[in-house]
Amino acid sequence: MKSLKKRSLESKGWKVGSAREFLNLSDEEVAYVELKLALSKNLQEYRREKKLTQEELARRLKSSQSRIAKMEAGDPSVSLDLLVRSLLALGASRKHLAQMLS
Amino acid sequence: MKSLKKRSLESKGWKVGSAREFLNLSDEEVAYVELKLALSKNLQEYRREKKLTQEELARRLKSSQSRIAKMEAGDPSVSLDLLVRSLLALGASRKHLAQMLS
DNA sequence: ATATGATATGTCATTTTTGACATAGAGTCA
DNA sequence: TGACTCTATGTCAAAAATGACATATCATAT
Repeated sequence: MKSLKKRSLESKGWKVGSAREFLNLSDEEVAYVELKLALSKNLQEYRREKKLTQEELARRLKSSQSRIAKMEAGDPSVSLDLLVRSLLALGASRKHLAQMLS
Repeated sequence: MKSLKKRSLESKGWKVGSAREFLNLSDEEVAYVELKLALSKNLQEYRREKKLTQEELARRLKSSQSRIAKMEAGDPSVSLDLLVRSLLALGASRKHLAQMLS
């Protein structure tokens, strides 16, 4: 694992395999976190494209503005589930999601 | 929404927008569920390709055999997070995940 | 300057997801 | 037959994610 990337993730509050379990699963953990961050980024772009405020999107999802903000900020407390459901609520298709990944 | 598809999802124990909220958000909900089911399917194939038992995969993930079984069965109690982490643990790349979606 | 609208951040009780466990089915082999 | 391996299914306490709320920050317009 690249120390640099790890450092940058930790700075956002993520726990990236802390010191002792520094091998094996770490790569997958990092891939997972990066995947979520990629979706976060796309979520914000998507929402702005649609000219929606966080509050409006929250209402559609029956969620809350603060949760949307945390999602877009890449907060570790938000699940992939919510990210994906948000993107779908914004009209993203599975094809779109696929493009965000690759 | 196609009644047929809805019926088939409900039969697996999924709650697909029950009767009154039969419009609007339903499509996204269905897309979300189908997405999970697609990953479930791929998970089982992937695991078998790798010649791993559910228990072995569970150990890698620090999860349990029963959870893996539920994932592969498309049980509504499992999150996208766990599905994706499982696929990553099996060596799937983001590109692979993308292909599963599109 | 200050009011207004959007976004960020922290906290917390409630809900959902989790791993663990028990146990049941289903297949194979001696 | 029974022993063995793998998978399915149900339950539940513990852990994680959630929406709601308060409040802070940051523009930008008046």
